[in-house]
Amino acid sequence: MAETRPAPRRRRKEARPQELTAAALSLFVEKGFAATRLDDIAERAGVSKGTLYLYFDSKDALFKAVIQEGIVPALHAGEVLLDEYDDPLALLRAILLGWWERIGSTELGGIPKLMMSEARNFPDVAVYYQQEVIQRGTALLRKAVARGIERGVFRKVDPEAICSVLIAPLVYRAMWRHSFGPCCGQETDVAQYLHTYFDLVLNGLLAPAPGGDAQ
Amino acid sequence: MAETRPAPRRRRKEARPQELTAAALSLFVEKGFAATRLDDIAERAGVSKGTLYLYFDSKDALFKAVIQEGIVPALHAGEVLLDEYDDPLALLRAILLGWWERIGSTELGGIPKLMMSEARNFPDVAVYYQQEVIQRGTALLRKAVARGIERGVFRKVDPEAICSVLIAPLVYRAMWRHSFGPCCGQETDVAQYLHTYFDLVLNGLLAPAPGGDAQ
DNA sequence: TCTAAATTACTGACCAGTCAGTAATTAAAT
DNA sequence: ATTTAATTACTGACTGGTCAGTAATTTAGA
Repeated sequence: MAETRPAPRRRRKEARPQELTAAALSLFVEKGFAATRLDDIAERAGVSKGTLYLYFDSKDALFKAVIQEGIVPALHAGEVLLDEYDDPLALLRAILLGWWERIGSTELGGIPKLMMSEARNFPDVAVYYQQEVIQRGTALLRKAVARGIERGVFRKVDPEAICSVLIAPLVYRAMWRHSFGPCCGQETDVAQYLHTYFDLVLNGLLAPAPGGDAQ
Repeated sequence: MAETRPAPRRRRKEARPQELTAAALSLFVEKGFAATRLDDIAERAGVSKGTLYLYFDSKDALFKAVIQEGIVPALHAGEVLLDEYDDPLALLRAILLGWWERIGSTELGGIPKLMMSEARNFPDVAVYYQQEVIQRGTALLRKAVARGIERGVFRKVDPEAICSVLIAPLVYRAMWRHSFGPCCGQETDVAQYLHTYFDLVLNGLLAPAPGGDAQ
């Protein structure tokens, strides 16, 4: 009988917090906050439950850490695009596609699902998230849209409302991946979905003609 | 000291199941399945916890009942629209607006949020929901889109993918109402949102010109 | 060594589910 | 009608298991 190795029991003060929040994120997204046990998080991270309490005061504190360190860093990447692109159409495309590639298609894509599920159980985190993530992301999108309208490239639409409408299909798809996706077989092809999405919204947004009104 | 009335203790065998699932739905949507106590559901419905077990075998069974009786009836309403409308544009509008008015804007609008949150904890319910609600709803939308493409009213787009893209902004908004909505102050005006939404997607979907290509 | 990191064993609150009993309703008997 | 018996809807105290959080102990590294 080969006995199971007792435990390596490494000490790695620096890397731990990341490993713990990563493990917590994936389990919170999968099962929800209340249904996730700290023992499971610890096991996935390769430590014992007690170790969790060396780095986080409580399960709630762990939740907050997951949300905070998850998304905020990814926003910088979007904001620099405003200066990188001049053409409003290319800019908008880059922002939306960037969101998908950096967040939606990664593990981070579970955060919107998690945050939506738990917003009313953690009102303070929800407010934080709404201000630091949603409003900031919306502001970014709004600038891109406004620039397009100013230059006559986009039709005149309500900039505030359009932002939600634009991001919704991407968030929706990301949430799907973390809910029905694993249960209900075949997801449609991502590339096809993105293509159809951009085709619809950009076509719906573009002013009818480049110069004045003729084709 | 006027003593508190002990309890009316009404007996209403017929109405109970509805009252219980209604109470359960609103609490499940608010707190999530795991974080909702049966005592709270019972209290909101004006009965004791024991009564719950006269009508449902378990907390899980109650969840399933909430989902099943919640949405399925509302689908019929959509399916009859296929025959009521001939014009594809009006049909599509009626379907999407109908979804908002019958589901999205009502208490039922919490079900997508609930189902997304709990899909991976209830794979069998998720499969049921996916087949009986999502696929059925998608099929309905697809027919409307296909009719529009056939008649040259809509541009040629992938019918499968477009359905998700079309419904996403409505579902997203409904989920918002039940998550961030109560926490984070001002929601933008619904009418304005719907107007902008229809403006974008219908404009994005319409073929460039009625007859051939000229404006 | 000796300190810090991690584990293990433990506690107590909480909650799904149970069940003996009570109140309301109906039916039967006078 | 009015009491009595039988039935049915409902209650709430109780139990057993679970799990967040803690305290005692062990192990790794300087």
